[in-house]
Amino acid sequence: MDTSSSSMRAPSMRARSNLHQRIARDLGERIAAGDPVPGKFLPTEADLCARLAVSRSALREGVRLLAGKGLITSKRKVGTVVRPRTEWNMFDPDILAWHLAAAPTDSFVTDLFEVRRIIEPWAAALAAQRADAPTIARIGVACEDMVRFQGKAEELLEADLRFHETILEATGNAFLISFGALIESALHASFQLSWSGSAHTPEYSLRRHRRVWETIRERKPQDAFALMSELLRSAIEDVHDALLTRRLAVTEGNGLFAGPAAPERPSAPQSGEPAGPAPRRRARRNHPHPNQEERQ
Amino acid sequence: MDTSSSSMRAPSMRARSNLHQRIARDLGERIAAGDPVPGKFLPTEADLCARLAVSRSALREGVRLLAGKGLITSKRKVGTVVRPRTEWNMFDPDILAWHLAAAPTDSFVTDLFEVRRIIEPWAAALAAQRADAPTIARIGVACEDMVRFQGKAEELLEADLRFHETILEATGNAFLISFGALIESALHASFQLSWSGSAHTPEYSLRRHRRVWETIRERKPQDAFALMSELLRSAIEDVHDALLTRRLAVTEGNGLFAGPAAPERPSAPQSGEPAGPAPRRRARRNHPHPNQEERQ
DNA sequence: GAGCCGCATTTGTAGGACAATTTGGGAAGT
DNA sequence: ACTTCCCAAATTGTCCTACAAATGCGGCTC
Repeated sequence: MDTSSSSMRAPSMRARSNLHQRIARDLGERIAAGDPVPGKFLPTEADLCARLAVSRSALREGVRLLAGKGLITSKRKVGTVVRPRTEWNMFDPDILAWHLAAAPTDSFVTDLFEVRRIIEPWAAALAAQRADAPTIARIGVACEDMVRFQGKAEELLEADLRFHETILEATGNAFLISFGALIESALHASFQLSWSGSAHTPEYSLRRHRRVWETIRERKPQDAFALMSELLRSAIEDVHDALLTRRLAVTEGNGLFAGPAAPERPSAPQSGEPAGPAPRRRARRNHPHPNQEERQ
Repeated sequence: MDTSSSSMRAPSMRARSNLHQRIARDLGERIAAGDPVPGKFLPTEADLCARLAVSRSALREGVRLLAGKGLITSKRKVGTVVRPRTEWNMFDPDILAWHLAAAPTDSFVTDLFEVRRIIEPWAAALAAQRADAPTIARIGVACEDMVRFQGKAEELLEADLRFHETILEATGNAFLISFGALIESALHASFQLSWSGSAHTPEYSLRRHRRVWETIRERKPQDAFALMSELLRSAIEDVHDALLTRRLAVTEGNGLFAGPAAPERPSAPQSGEPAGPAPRRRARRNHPHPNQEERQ
């Protein structure tokens, strides 16, 4: 793993954070990008201390930070190994950010929005049932801020995030609240992807947000569910288009295995289609979870 | 915070783990139980070192472990503060385990199953679309193991968990896979709650599991969705009954504020009820998320 | 009374020493 | 030649000490 290049990047950037936090970010971004691939070992502490030019205390505290997120485990005499990705805490805000720092994979972004589309309609429905007045008001404020900051992308993103996070909060469910990190990651991803793409006009998206808010305010769970589903569907379309564009631009035709692993059947004609995210087209999904456990 | 009693519990139990891991577990269980309530500070490092009789290095590494999970943050001269619960990583396996170690709150268990009921039907549907043959076979093996271990609670629990986790894995979605920890927590909770309760016979539950598997094998997403919903609904009923029993046994009438904060309306009569988790009765939900940020 | 400064406290970093553990190879015995 | 046992080297784990840096607080000055 090449630590020389990025370890001395932007010496004063993020100088506010502690050393062990910077170390954790450095190693975390690397690991998320697959530098020491799961199953492989990090360099020894002595090596890392020398390469990063830090003391062993700071290095070990940074490593502990990553261990707390499930990224790595250390054993005496053996070393520090990167755990399989299935063990990572994919809802951890830092891990999500580190994934985005490296060029986010198609599957990463797709999975992100898939989960959003499962969770958020329900969150909206529950919010419509349970939200108290002040929280509903805050959702409204977020909507207004989105209109207000329509020009400035930075603030618009923040208001958009606040809109969705407040809805999660309104459910009162501690676990749903933890989804905020995932949404933030998704918004950043779609921002850095489809900064241009967006087949839908911003006004269109803003109106959708406002309509979700209105259904919550009016205590109509089913409508909130449906409208949030719609909102996410259009967002996914934008991101999907952006991904297609990027994929065509970067690499051409990864279409091996475009076949019958998962039969297309857009929606098997059975009893009524469950409301919400429809079984979507996804011709890729080539990786059969090879359970990679190789050691170096 | 009283560290003297529990810090020296079971001196040889878990002697396999490292010291900083034991420290993290000790502090983590305490914090999860609300000993230093969010917003309050932990004792100083010097204090903790003295109370736990460990070196500062080991203590700090344990604290870093907790910081990696979002439980606490440290600042120079200020101290180490417990972050608000909304910032905790509620999908972290350790945090979930620590919550269960203390007597799990009603709302904890309820929220747990609420999220399960949102996620898992979709996971089953996606698995029915995407699962490859070996994974489907493993789901079947889990079913058979559940039948085989019907007597022994320990192995039954393990097979049950394996059933649900394999379905998550079959979706191929990295984030859904991270839900395994939550399911494990839920199973342990329902085990330690309704060890007896279960209005439904075990055979009934086993048959439900098997039918979910069959729909996945036969690539029927909608049926998988519906059956998994049913399976969870009955599981929730059991747990809910157990909670009621326990609540009546332990404390009587915490019914202050049983009022109009969230109007009852079991399901506002609108367009067709979305399939899946129905808006449920929940007369409690007393905590209006007071954003407690008090400092000591 | 208000504003500024210094001091004390607390966490952060450095560095060295030794302990514990496990891998792997080498030696010895069969 | 093969197996078994043991020792030694390598690596993380723990302890210790010292100092650095930040920051809240009290006191001092104007």
